[in-house]
Amino acid sequence: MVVTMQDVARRAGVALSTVSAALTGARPVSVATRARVQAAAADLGYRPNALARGLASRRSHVLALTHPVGAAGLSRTSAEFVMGAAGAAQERGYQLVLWPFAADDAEGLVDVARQGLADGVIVMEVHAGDERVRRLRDAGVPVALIGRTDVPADADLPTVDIDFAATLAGAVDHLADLGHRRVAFVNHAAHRVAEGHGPTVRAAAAFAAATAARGLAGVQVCAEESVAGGRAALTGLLDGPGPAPTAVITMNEDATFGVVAELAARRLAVPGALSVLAVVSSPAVAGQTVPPLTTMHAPGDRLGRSAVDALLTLLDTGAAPPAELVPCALVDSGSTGPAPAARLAAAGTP
Amino acid sequence: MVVTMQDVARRAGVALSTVSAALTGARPVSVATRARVQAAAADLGYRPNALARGLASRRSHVLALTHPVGAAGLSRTSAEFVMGAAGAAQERGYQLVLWPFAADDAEGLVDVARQGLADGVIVMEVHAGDERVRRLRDAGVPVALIGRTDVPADADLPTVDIDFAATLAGAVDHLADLGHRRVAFVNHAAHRVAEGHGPTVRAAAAFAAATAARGLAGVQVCAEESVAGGRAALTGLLDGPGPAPTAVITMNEDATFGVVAELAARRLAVPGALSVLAVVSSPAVAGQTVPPLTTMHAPGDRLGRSAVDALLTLLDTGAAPPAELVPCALVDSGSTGPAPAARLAAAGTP
DNA sequence: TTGAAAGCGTTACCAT
DNA sequence: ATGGTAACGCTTTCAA
Repeated sequence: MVVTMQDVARRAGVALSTVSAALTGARPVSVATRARVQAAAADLGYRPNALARGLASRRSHVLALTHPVGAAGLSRTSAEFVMGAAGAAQERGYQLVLWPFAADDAEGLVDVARQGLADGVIVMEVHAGDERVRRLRDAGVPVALIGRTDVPADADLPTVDIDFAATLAGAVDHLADLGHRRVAFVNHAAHRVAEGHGPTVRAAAAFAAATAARGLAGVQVCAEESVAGGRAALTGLLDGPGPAPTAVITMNEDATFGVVAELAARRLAVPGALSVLAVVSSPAVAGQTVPPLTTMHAPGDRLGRSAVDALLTLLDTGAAPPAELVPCALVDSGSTGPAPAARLAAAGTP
Repeated sequence: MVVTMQDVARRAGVALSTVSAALTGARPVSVATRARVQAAAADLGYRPNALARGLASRRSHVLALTHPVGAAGLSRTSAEFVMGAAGAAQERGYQLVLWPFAADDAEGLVDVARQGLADGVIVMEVHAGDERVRRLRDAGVPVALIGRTDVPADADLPTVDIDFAATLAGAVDHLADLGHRRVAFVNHAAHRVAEGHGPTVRAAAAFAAATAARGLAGVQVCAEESVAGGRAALTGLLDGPGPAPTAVITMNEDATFGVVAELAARRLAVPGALSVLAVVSSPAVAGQTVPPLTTMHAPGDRLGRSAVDALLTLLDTGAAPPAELVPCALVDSGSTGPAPAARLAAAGTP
């Protein structure tokens, strides 16, 4: 039924082991022999069996990717990451399997990992005390992280992540350069901070640092991950006690749509009355609003690829490459503009 | 290093083959023996090796999913499909590998498929003369389809698809029941029809049939897959020669945002002036607009799961189950409403 | 009911 | 440079 290496060997008139050598280059083979083997393989339409190869070589050439499943489904940004990883794996001669597990199902994850189908695991959306990472590491499973834990021992695992410091600094700089002095930041929900959700925590610190560095008045609010959450957040910012901001940075994608909705409801012009900048987002998503939003595009594809490369480096050399932090890139779609100097003063007066 | 079945056998004091039988139930094993084996396995933390099992049993318990890669990335709807398939596979004791290939790279696809890592392949976004399907079938690879080809021989492959007829009929009924008499349909780009893109072609026919059945004036337009394409399409509908529609059904997700944008630009109320219904979409996406759009939610999760089940049925029984067609479900978010009788007459007068 | 042994299709090592 | 053969860790006959 299937063509095996033995079949190729017979047709080429050589030993089985020679076919293996000729095809993989594992040991020197004469030019003539190699040609005969390749011709025989081509004639027969031979394809090496991945399972047998993996079993014999202890290298399945399969990488796993685990993404916490939730009601929310896969966001566009996460999807870019997954596809980036799948593409990179493909190009490196690997295949990528998807392991959908709940974030707290470290048990199930380790169970599958120990079946040995995958040579290593890429863990997405890593958080502070992530048990998945701890258990996988304890089980001796090669792991690469998207994000970081707060465990010192995890520091030498291969890691890639968004450079939140540079991203928020870039966002603040962009707005400061446009003359904005009061900038707000709509972060993820408050409970995320308590959970040690990396992006939330690091972005918060980065925003504070960036506004301080530029001498701006920066105010942060947490918003539920929903349109309603975003509307509430903006309402608080505009009608609250302090002076209203002239620009708002959003990182919470669902809330971003709420911010836009609230602005539309109030008939506030963007960027005339308020500049809006969506960070850690995707132009494909931010282009859906009216007006389209200026974005700092999350490097999903790039990080997915880097995670694969980092994991393969660990597998090949036994050592993890240095952590790779990539900032989001600014994509100007026109929702940010000069600060409205006049309105600024007016808004400052209750 | 790793615990093998032999280790378990030694500890339980039985033969290797007995361990296999006790664990898999492949043959009757005495209760006492099974208990000893299970205890030994638990003590040692034994996990069967997926590669070895697959090689010996000719069943890898791996399913592949191929999604055409393109510049657009993975849409939310497609992502739901992928996650549904991954979840179902997981629950059935299978793993899902991602095979990102360009739609015209049937060659590469077959190459990977013939490596035997996967027991079968699920092909997404199947189109009329899909070469991927033909080549995989010719190579003897078990295949399940999302969508359909126009090849009679493919008719007995396991198939799941959106029920476009029922979906469009449901959409038209919903609007007709609200009193609308002139309904427009914004379909995918014109070149999709030429390519034999299933959803485009079937939805077009279904819309025509549904409007005819209800005695409505139905007009169809093709729109480029972009915000600009959607704006242009709506402009054509409102400013064109014929009477303007009072409701529009959109299936082209990118264009949908353009339709919404154009409505906003014209300050036309939704659904006061025009009802909008986004079919084959997702509430997660349609909830991002202002106002949120009433949707007919594509059954991505359900179809992903069904595709896995259909493929497993083929693998287990040798025969494909009957094709499964699932309509999109209406999720009313308020963007459809009664037809504006007054404006209707006015709009009819150039 | 259980044990022994022959594969599954490769890689890797040891001779030659 | 090449051939033979023992793993790899399991499933599956075939005997007992």
